[in-house]
Amino acid sequence: MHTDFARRRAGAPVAAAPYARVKQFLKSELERGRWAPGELMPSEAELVAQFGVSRMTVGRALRELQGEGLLERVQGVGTFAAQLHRVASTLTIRDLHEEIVARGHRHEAQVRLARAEPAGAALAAQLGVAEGEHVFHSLIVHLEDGVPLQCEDRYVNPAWAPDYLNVDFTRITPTHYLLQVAPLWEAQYSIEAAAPSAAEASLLGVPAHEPCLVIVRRTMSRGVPITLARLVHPGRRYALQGEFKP
Amino acid sequence: MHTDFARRRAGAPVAAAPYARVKQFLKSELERGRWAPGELMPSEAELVAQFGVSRMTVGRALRELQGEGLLERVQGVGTFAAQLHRVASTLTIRDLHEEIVARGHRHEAQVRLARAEPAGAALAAQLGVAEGEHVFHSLIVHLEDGVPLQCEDRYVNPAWAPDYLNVDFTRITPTHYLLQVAPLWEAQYSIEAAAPSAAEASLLGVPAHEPCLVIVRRTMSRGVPITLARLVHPGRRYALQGEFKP
DNA sequence: GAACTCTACTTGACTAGACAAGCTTGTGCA
DNA sequence: TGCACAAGCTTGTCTAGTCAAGTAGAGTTC
Repeated sequence: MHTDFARRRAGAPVAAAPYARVKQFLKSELERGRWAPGELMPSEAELVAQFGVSRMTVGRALRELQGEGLLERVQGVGTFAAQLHRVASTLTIRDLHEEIVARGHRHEAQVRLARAEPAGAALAAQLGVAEGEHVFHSLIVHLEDGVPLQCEDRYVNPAWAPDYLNVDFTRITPTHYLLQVAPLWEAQYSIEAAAPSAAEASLLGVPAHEPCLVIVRRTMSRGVPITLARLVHPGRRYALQGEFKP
Repeated sequence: MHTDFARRRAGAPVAAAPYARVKQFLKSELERGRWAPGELMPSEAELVAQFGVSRMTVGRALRELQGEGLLERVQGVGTFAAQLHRVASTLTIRDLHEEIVARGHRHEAQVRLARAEPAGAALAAQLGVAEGEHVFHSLIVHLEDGVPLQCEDRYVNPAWAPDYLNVDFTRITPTHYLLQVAPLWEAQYSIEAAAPSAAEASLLGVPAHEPCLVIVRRTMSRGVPITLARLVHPGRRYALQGEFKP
């Protein structure tokens, strides 16, 4: 009754939950530089007294801030302001189709290759199959409003996606299909700048010396390799963007 | 008394905390595909009954999994397996000096420029200063074991780092110094492949058409722009690597 | 002085119960 | 038929207390 009124009085902003208030307080004080990196911060007991909330509530605020990398906690010792040297952001890898559609553009895929091939030694090792065993290989050029945006060269472990070659990749992207077959549970990626191969340059319709953003991604599910992809984007047409927000 | 024995019997692994057990159970069942993306998962009450723990404990497990993006919760409705289309990884931007030293190599910095300059219109807008006002400009080439690895072209808002030009950048990287002055609280970045400018190519000692990985980063603290940096890396010598781990 | 123990303080984790708030559904009334 | 309302589910959050486990420092013993 009372809280209702206090929280939702007309025009007044909804009061934040107590744990959020504690969290916000610590966040803004950290921002103000009240505690230097590595310095001891208030203990849970002190915050309990200061805010008049229970220890669980303070604990939740601290735990979440720890998860965000803003502070470090040591059992038996205390809570310390974090060294902010390695702040991390989330790099989201989205399905290219979604990305293009989200921009309000038209996505089109040209399937240049979709077949089974015997795997060489290096590829076999990466995909966890025996050398010479057949794996699926697809080569697809993705276009945004008719302009080539990505050349997707992909090898797939047939044990995990036996129907891979029957999928119509002009309608469903391999990424989307593979996520349906096996949830994406682990991936390693490498992002670098490189010149495209002659074939890639031709497929993308760019000069041979055009700098390209190359993403090599190996995806595994339950520890088993699913697919190995090389995604080549013309540097002029594609950029990875994002932001940090601690 | 009892838990001690059960948990730390010689050789036996330490039993996980109850919230961690619930979390692990849900994680592995999600992995097995027990719930398709978007499908309704067990309610808190069901998990409470199944594991014989309190609702707070189950709630913590679910909340953390939600934070990891593995499931979605809707008040009044239930818990759902997440659409895994946009799995995210953490892209850590580390201090280049740390990165090089961690590889066991030698870091060296050549300061090519460090001065105050009047800001043009575009730059002034990005740094939040008036057009024509002086801003600090540094141009540093970073070498790993004597080989140029990064060309760092940086503009700094003098209001936030008045001593910037007095820092010895052969000893402390600008990133490191600026983190000391103002904790990194927000940053926007763009990663793309491009050819270096003629000056950059010469500084890096690479051919003019060498593909380079270019990171443009704008850092802000408390909503105020601190610095704008353009980091150019020869594609052959530098790659961003990372991994996803839901 | 060195080694030990005891105490006080810290974080880590959990429980049982409570109230709030949001959604769905079914019931009964007009 | 259409609508209002209440019941019954869900998640969101909080409290007050408990026990466990790790650390640091003071004091004690040898």
